[in-house]
Amino acid sequence: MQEAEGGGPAGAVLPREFLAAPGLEVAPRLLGCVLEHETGEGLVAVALTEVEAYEGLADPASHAYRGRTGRNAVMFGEPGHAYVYFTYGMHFCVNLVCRPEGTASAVLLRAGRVIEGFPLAATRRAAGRNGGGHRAGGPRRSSGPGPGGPDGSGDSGRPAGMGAPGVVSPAVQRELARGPARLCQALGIDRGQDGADVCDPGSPLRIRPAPQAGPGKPVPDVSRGPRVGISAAADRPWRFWLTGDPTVSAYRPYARRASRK
DNA sequence: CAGCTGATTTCCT
DNA sequence: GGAAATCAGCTGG
Repeated sequence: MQEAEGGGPAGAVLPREFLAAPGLEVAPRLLGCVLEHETGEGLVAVALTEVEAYEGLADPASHAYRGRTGRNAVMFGEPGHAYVYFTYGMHFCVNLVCRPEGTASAVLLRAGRVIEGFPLAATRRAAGRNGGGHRAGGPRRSSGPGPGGPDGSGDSGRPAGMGAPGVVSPAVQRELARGPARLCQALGIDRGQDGADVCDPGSPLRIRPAPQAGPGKPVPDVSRGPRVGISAAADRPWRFWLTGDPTVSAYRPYARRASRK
């Protein structure tokens, strides 16, 4: 019963029951699903290729391990909402809240492949590098060639992959949402989307079923391994990705940073 | 090509 | 006061 749509309506979103399971079960099933964000600038859609499960109160690596705080409050609420957090003073990452409600189980969206809105996604990624705020001046090498040497060639100062409007090279397409902060940047996700209901078809931020999923369709090949960049519970293989997909981020084990003075 | 460091803010102890 | 679910650029091999 209910609405038995015959075809594949573009407006269909995942039912809330899809996320009404522990993050560990939901995570692999989210691979291939499409996260869309529609803003005044336009629409960008990303097919998920890499995710990680975080088991809230039962997981030392979760932001919710020590209980509810102002930042992680959304994770303790209803499944199907986005938990967006700000980290490292400049980056956003997005999770989808799962079940059981109150345990703060969630899935971190780590990477995806942009399937719609390439120019907008590329523009946002390029803007995040320079125009966002104060310029991040890297350490300069004192022995470099003098700065006053224009090459004189006609093709200087070209942003990578942006040779022509609306055209994005395959190499850049691969990098657009390869990593949790890059994915948020490409989609234009920030604090304003914290708590957004991704199971509401009318929400600007929503999650759609995998386009190729369905009865009789092949199940994607999924790999699993340890999560990236965490120090606690680093041995739990709770990261899932589409085997062989080029947009999956490189595995990077936790590396302690020298403390600053 | 691998490894390291700067940037910068929020949160927790 | 220090660590953090990161990224990009530079250095040295």
